Order: sequence, then C-alpha cells, then structure tokens
Amino acid sequence: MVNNTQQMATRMSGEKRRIQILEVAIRLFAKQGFSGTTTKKIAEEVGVSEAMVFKHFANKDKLYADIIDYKACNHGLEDPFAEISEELKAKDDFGVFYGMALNALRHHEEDKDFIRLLLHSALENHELSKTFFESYVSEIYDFLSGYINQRQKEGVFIDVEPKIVVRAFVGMMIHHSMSNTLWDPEQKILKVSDEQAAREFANILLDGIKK
Amino acid sequence: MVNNTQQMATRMSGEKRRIQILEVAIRLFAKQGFSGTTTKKIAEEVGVSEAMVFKHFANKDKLYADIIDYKACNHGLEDPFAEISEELKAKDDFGVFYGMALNALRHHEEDKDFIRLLLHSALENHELSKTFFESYVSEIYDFLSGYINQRQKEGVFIDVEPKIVVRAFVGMMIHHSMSNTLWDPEQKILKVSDEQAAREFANILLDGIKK
DNA sequence: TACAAGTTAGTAAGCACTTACTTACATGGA
DNA sequence: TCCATGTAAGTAAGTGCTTACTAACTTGTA
Repeated sequence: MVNNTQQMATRMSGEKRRIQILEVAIRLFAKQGFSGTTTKKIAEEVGVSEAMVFKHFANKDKLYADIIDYKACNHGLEDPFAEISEELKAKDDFGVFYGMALNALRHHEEDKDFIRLLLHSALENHELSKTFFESYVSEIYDFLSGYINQRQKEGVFIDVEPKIVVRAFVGMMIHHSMSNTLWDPEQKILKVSDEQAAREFANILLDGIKK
Repeated sequence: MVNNTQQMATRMSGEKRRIQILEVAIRLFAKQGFSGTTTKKIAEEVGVSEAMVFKHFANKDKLYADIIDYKACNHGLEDPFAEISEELKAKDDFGVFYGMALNALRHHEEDKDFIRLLLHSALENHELSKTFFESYVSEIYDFLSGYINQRQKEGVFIDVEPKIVVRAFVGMMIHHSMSNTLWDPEQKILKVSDEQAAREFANILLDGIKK
C-alpha cells in the first residue's frame, strides 16, 4: 500500500514530490470521487505524512484545481485535428470521421482515469468539467459541424442540422468508451478493437445501415 | 431549505415518512453522490431530526440499498418495447428506432435524478449500476440486435455486427441525455425537442448523412 | 393508555488542516 | 577538504469541526 515501487529512504525534490502527490490524487479521485477521497489516504499512498500534502497544496480544493491544470497541460488537450489534416484537405469524409473516432477511442482507453475524473466533476458540479467542455468539447462541436456544413453546401451531405449529427457521432464514441470503462469493463456485451469500432461508427454515420 | 412544500405541524405515518426520506435521499444522492451527502442534510431537508432517518433505515448503506429497490420497483423498469409493438409488427424500421429513441429521451428527461444516481453508483462501484445494466441494458442490446439481425437476414440492412449498431444508437441517446443533464443543462451547444432528436437519430442510423 | 412518531443530547471516530518541531543536503568561506 | 549554515523536505501530534450513529426521553393520536 505504501511506497509501492521503489524504496526512497532519501528525500525527494519538491517538484517531483508535488507531481507524485498529484498523480496519486488523480488516481484516487478517479476511483472514489472528491469527497470520497481523504487527504490522509492520499498521503498514505504517496508514503509521506499528511502535512506534506498541505505543504504542496493550500487545501484540498486547490489540489483538485491543480489536477485540472496538470491534466489540461500534460494530456488530452493537444490539437485533436492535427492528425487528420490530410484527410481534411482531401475531403476524405470517411478518413475524417474514422480518424476522429479512432483518436478519441485510443485516447480514452489510455486515460480511463480522466474519463472518471470528468464524470465525477460533472456530477459534483466542479470546475473541471465546465472548463473541459467549454474549451475542448465545444471546439470539437464547432469544428465538426463546420466541416459538415461545408460538405452540405457542396451537395455531398444531406440537409440536417450539423450539430445533431455531431451529437450523434460524439455520442457513439463517448458511450462506447464509457461502456468499456464503467459498465462493462470485461466487454461481455461487446468486444471490438478501436479500429473496428471507429470504422463502423464512421460508416454508420455516413451511410446508415439500410441497403 | 426546510419543510419546503407544505406545513406539517402534525406527524406523519411511518410509511409515508419513510418514502419521503427515500425521495429526499434520492434527490441528494443524485446531486452530490453517496459520500457527498450527509444524513444530517437529508433529515434537515425532510424537516425532521437526524435520528428519524436511523429509525427508518438501519444505516446509510441500507438507505442506499433501499433506494435501489424503490427505484427498481417504481420506475424505469417497465417493458421498454411495449410502446413500439405495432411498429415492430409492421417492420417499420424508422418507427422502431424513432419510438425507442423518443421513449428513452422522454424517460431520461423525466427522471434526471435516476441518470445521476446511476452514474454515481457506476463511479462508486455500487450495486445499483450493475443490477441495472445486467438486467435492463443488456435486455435492450439483445432485443435491438435481434431485430437488426432479422432485418439483415431479410436483406434490408447491410451486413454489420448488430451489437456495434446498437452501441452506436444507444450512444446517441445516452450521450444526448447526459449532455442535457450534466454538461450543458442550458442547452447552449444544442437545443432540440425530444421528437426532433429522436427523428434525426433514427434517420442517421438508417440512412447516414451522405446523399 | 398504549404505542408509534418524534426529539434532545449525546458518542467515538474521522475529517481537513495547523503548529511547532526535526532532519537531510547543497553551498561557500576557512 | 572540511564543516558551519541556510533552506527545503519531512514529521508527530495536535486543532476544532463534522460524521454516522445511539440511548433515553417526550409527545401526539387511535
């Protein structure tokens, strides 16, 4: 439970310890929520006295806030459209939606803690979810609905409110990731690779399931 | 804050009080989670002393367990296919998916607390979410994927793993409901009626967005 | 008047957070 | 090369408050 990986009889630099506390806190908040996680438990898992937590973070709320910054800087919030720039240029519709989906699914899988953290914060009306959705999600909405709008004008897509299409598509991905992290982690109901899921989601969105 | 609706200077019958406590607890657990809700707060909102809560429920965990029973019996778990039986018989594909979607969206809207409660319990690894998903959700998966399978055999639907299709469709609905309850309750990003959302989701699933 | 509904006034344990202190270590002048 | 010194890492032992939960009592009503 304590001091899990390596023995550190010696002390750590402040910055290293800070990050260590942050990462333990992320794991615990993700697992048990904000109010379900005690500062004592965090300190215990880090292998340090509780006072150290408060040396690095003014209070528990500030620790939470700093997790947001940390996550926002280190993870997930780089440009989500960089990897599909070629498909965008080529107006390769399947490539665009497949790329977006695959990207998202892989990301979610790598960082399940982040999904849980986001959900916890959304349920507890914390800032993280607001920040995340206002900056990140609405950007995706704007971008994708812009793309759809353009393709509608070019006569390639049918005339339907682009934001509903985005909601449908984002829903496929998020729900799939949430199923795999929250409700069906053993994937009893459905077990598919990220590639297959992304491919089918993109196909369904573009062509539907009717012959 | 206290005693919000009607004056009750007189006392209540045990059973009525029990249900009142249950319903207040549901609202608070939904809002702030299990560990974020105190028994004191519950008693306060009911307008009764904290000891009364423990007269009716042996402890906080038992209160939570009884909420599950209460919700499972009273709400949400009636047959979700009853209302689309005619469309099913007529093999009206749009009708089937539109009906399912509209049904789900309306249900979620009526009972936002239930969504929040489910999410909280999923995140906290409580029993409610397991029970619900094993009994209710997997039933929907079986049923819908059965329908899709049948229509594939009849040569009407393309050949794609039915459960992926169900995941995509369920994802549209759940994510839409979650957006409206959790992340964008003012519907800034997207504001549509349940009917329109259901119609577009069904159309997208069946026909896609390409011309 | 019997008995259930209700309260008051607790308890021990747990919570976030603080205080007052001790230790390890890098550094620079002798 | 030594070791005094400043500083940052670290701790033990609290603080006052909140928590879930209880016991012993009072009150309303059928």
